[in-house]
Amino acid sequence: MVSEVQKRSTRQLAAVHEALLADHSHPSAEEVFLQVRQTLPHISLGTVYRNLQRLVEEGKIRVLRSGGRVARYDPMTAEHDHFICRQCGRVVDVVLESDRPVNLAPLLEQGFTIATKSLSIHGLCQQCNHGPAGKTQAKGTADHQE
Amino acid sequence: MVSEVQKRSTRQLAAVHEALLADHSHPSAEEVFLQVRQTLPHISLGTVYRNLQRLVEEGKIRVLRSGGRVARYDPMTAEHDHFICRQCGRVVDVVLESDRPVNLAPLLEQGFTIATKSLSIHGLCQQCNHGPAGKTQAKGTADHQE
DNA sequence: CTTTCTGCAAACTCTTTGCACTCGT
DNA sequence: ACGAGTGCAAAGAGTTTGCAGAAAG
Repeated sequence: MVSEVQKRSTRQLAAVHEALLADHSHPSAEEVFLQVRQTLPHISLGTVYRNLQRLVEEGKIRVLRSGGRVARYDPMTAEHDHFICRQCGRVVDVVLESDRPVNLAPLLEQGFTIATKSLSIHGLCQQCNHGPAGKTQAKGTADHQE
Repeated sequence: MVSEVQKRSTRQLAAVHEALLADHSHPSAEEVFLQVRQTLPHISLGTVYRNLQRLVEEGKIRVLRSGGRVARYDPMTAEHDHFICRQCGRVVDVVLESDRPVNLAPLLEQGFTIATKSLSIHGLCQQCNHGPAGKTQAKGTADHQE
């Protein structure tokens, strides 16, 4: 039997998790880092990445890559949808009609295993839409993929 | 008035576009590069990236980032869904319910503009599911659906 | 001819990793 | 004390970009 690796709780892990639970703006690793550094000034970006990865593995948070070049982290574990702005990269939680009758049977019959499903809506957010003159940028992380 | 930038047709652009139209396995830039190099041996990866970017801007292909770290390119412009394997990163086109009763009105009322929407199903594909012993990698081996 | 596009390589951005040290358990 | 976790910095992976020369219009 393969020996189980014991997982330890550290201040850093807790801080990363808490920072995410308190921020539903889908922050990037860098943004989480900047936030956590306010309580743990010596934490390193590498540790933030390691802990984000661990939380994802443990199913406590989710990763979003559809937004642009950077990975964004989502504290919600329940299935929900996202609106992703093409211009500023902002990701907004969206509540659409409750579960649609999506027919997953064909996939299952073909031998696929389904873990999660999520609908992504791409377009322009309110800010980027209303101000075509001035280019609105979400947070510091503005990754637009025109 | 801002002077319009004239776009030129080049052999490289055509080759990149054709390679994508002929390959529905959602290849990465590198995979497109390897394919195109068979007809244009001197094409560079940078040029492939530039042309993929241009085709995306022109709405002729789509970019997929949900899969993992690499961007994958999709020749289909019509809306369709994707199954993304958590283990090997393979992306498979999926035909789900033809018409989806998603209520987008609330978003529109809030000032969002919707460009496209797509449902992503995450899980394990047939290969990764059936062979837990040997680790299946989808990478260059594009033995896919259709 | 003029201006865009290409090839090449170097630069960039985001993420991962090796190592010595720290700190949970 | 043992060894997983950390900080730091350097390495990786993927993508972008500056520049001189090639080529489309």
